Amino acid sequence: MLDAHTRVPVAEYDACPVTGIVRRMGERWTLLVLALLARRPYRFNELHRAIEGISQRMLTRTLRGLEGDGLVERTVFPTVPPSVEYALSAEGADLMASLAPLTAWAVRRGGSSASM
Amino acid sequence: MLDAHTRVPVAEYDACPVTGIVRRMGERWTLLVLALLARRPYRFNELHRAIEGISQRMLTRTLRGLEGDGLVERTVFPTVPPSVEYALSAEGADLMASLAPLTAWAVRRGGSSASM
DNA sequence: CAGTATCCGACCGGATACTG
DNA sequence: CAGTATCCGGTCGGATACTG
Repeated sequence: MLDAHTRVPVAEYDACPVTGIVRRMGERWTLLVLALLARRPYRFNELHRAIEGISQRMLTRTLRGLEGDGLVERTVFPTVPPSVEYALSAEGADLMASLAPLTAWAVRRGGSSASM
Repeated sequence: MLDAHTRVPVAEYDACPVTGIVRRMGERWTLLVLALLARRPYRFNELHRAIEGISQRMLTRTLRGLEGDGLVERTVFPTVPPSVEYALSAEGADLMASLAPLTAWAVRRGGSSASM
């Protein structure tokens, strides 16, 4: 913890797990993807249709990032054509739950929330 | 709120207050600055010294952004040389409080937190 | 002390085209 | 259907120099 006169080393700050998750959530589409997956699993193109304005590239990158963090699980069904399902992991669900006070704070001060 | 088959318009998502605050927090130094100011008010160069690796430019930009959001208050004492104090606003303090569950979640999964 | 001004590289994110 | 590959502009953020 920080005492009143700590000098914070950059490396330590960057390694902080809070910093990591907050910077991930700050990426362009992450929060919206998580908000959708919090309701039910989605297929890739289903997400693509649900999120107006996202490119295939960014949807892929966002999902891969979340998968790498263990927040989203990717399941491939080897059908023809292939079908891939994305769902929140248990950790992802916990994360979304722990976000509730923050969203409440934001809604309280900023008006109604369109997407969560 | 999102029903099971909503198509989310970009403009609405970008206008979402949750999105806004999360993207602000995701900026490079924001969280660390807030964590320091949560303990006590700081002068400009005091913050500069406390945060290893931040440039004057980025410290200024970060503080101006937080000030614009109403999360930090800037007080100028017209001494010679000038002295400027930065402190969390009431809203900023509330925000930090509402972040507690998220930091707890992050620490639980990611190990100890170095800066909060 | 508390900033601005300027320059610059890196990377974030969009557009488009292509594929197993 | 579920992606890659490629290109490209804009912004984020660092370095350095200067100032009331």
